[in-house]
Amino acid sequence: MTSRPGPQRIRKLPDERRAEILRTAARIALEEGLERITLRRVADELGVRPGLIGHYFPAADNLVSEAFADAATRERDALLPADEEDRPPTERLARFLARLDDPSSRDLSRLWLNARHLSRFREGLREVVDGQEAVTRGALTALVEDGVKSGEFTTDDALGAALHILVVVDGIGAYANGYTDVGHPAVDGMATATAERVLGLHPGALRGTATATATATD
Amino acid sequence: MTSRPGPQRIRKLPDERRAEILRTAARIALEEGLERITLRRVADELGVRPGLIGHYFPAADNLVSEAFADAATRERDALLPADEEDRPPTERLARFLARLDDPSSRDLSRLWLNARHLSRFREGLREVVDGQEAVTRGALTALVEDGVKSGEFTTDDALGAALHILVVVDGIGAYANGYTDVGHPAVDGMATATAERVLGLHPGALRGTATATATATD
DNA sequence: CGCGGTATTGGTCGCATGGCCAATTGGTTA
DNA sequence: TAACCAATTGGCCATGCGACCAATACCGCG
Repeated sequence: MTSRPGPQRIRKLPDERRAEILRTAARIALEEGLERITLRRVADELGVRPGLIGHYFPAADNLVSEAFADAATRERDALLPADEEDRPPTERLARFLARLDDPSSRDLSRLWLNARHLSRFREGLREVVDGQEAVTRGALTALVEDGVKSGEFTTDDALGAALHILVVVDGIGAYANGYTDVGHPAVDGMATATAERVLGLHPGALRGTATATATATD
Repeated sequence: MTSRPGPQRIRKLPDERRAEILRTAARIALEEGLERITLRRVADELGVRPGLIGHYFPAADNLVSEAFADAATRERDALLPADEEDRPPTERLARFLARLDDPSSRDLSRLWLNARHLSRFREGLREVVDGQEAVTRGALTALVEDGVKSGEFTTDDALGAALHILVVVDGIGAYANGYTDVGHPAVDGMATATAERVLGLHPGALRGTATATATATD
């Protein structure tokens, strides 16, 4: 029981501590919402005093903004992994849409809904949200362009096609806090169907590929 | 100056006072957000004491929920006026989409974004949001069915078509708090283009009609 | 090993919120 | 005109928030 009292305070390198705080805040944002990121809450999770969080983030708003950026970046990387970049665009896009359809991505939809609303009141967050939107848009546009180059996709407006897909994805995500699914089959596969249409693919081209390849590679 | 002191307190009929409170809260919600609805804030606007608001709404959450319902209902009635019900469905739908495109409907998009996010934390609000969604969905579905009956629209799934349009509308609305428009022409007319497509109309069918008829009738 | 810098603590302050309650007063009714 | 009762007031409380700051103690460096 009385092994060694040990230090009452655990002193960490600033960079390490800051990253730790950010990671914790990002997790809270994803699981419970950006409003739940408070100095006291983050401090409790890390077993430190609230003042310490304030020391690393003198303006609490910045903690919220950076936490969102962190969470959004990680989640996007999971949706469009860099280690898939040698795969055919059709497969990458199919996986992207399949992962979005997965119930586990509900948290991500909630987070975006959260951030987009909260950015109404917090200027700093609004800039971050806009930036993250731009990155996602750019990544999807690049994916579309790859597909056009390889002849898999057909469109003369890669950005327009990407925007179209994203509007549908965000539109479906708007219901992420609702009770259940809308229940109508039209909504379930709408993002995939939209992608197939605006990219000149035959219906189902992004559906079979997704599941089949995913199962095969795992 | 010393006309008549008059009563210090203005005593109103409960129904009247309650409606007045609700109307004020709804306006605040639309202009500044649901979070700005506080007992003190509403009381200030009406020139009464905060306790009075608490008297009519013992649980402040209910004030927020009912204010949203009020605002959403009024706005929907403005988008799909009852006094247009004798007009051809194509025209009604064209006007609906045109009004949504109008910058003044940005507040409405913001409100829905607001409510959908906030409903994550407030059970009561979530039910109201779901209900309002159902009403809108029903109204648009009925409009689509009218068009199918009259032969103007072509679809074998009126609800599916309505849902499709609403997903796009909500998707575009997700950016209502962003800095400016996305700037890409694809996004601007996306809702109208989607409606034309899922209802078997020729491109532009909902565009020309909207402006032309609107100008002609005014 | 001891020293110094700074990461960390512990506490306080001001502000805003919702909820609650006894006292008051306005308008209606007898 | 007088009495009644409910609409309205005024004030208080507990809670949770961010910001701030002097004191402390950990840990790396000399």
